[in-house]
Amino acid sequence: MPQHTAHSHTPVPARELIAAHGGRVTRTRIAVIEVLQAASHPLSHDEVAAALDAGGIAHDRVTLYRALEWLVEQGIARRIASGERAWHFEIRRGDDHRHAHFHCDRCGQVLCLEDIPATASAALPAGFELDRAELVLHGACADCGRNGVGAP
Amino acid sequence: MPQHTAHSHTPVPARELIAAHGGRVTRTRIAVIEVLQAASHPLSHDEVAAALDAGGIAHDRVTLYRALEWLVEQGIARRIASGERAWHFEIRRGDDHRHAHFHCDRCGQVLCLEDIPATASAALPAGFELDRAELVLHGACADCGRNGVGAP
DNA sequence: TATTTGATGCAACATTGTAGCATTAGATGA
DNA sequence: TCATCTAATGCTACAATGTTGCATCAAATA
Repeated sequence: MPQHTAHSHTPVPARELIAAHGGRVTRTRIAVIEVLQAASHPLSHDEVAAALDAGGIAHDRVTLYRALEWLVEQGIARRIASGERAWHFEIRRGDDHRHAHFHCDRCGQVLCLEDIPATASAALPAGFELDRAELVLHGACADCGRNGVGAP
Repeated sequence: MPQHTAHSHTPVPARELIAAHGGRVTRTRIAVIEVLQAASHPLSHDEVAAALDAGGIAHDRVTLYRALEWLVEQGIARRIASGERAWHFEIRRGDDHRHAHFHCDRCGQVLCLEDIPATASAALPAGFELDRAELVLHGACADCGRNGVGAP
């Protein structure tokens, strides 16, 4: 299995995830979680919105931002700075660990690189406190590649 | 010397750098390069603008964006996604290599971690082309630290 | 010094995300 | 089931960061 596809194990039901964190189980939250769980890669706000539209789930732009923010606060999802301006969001799974991401500079997609850990190879200077490391590789994805869309 | 301070060797004169890349030697470009060369850490557009103001150098917001963009295109500067919304810019030096950066989640500053290379620890899946790796560590800088400003 | 064209400066616009606040609807207990 | 409480929602506005178009200016060159 290619390392950038979705995990195959059964996801935790959205309603349970939400309730376990003491949040109200609402239409938008359920749908957002399900969209992220079904996604094979981290999605931008816009991509989530499109998925909700496709699923016929009405939603407000601001509410969606707030739902995503809440998921991140609760540790249910994680926010990734792709290098473009918009955040991308991925659901955290049981066997989760911090991994690198790949940003395709041609099509803009963000993919997970489960096999590549996001860690620093050396210690920080004295006085610094490390919270987390974010590693983003840039280039062209397999779909865009040399022969692909938008190649120069 | 702490690893996040500016390099001490004499910088290439701005006019030469610009001319060497076939660009026109203009007030804004010279000033921007000098500001970046003098900076001890990557600066945001806003920080560059403030430095120009402080130096009494008139400048337009858009022109500054374009000057920075040109420097990056020419390989004179490098653009860093700090994890916040605004880009940060650092000048490339002779002995330059891709290093990690540190983003202080309290004060928002971006610092260079010259000793920590930005590289992937494993190969990409087949078909992927790597252009560059960006490694950003997040946490609290020495100034903010446990005892510092805004500590919880 | 005149000419050419890259760079600038301005206005308008685009994208992405936030704040305030009245209203709605989950959760809870009677 | 119904009433109640308040977390979420859904508006409208606004903020931050960047981009586009285009007329004008000035750096390089002859």
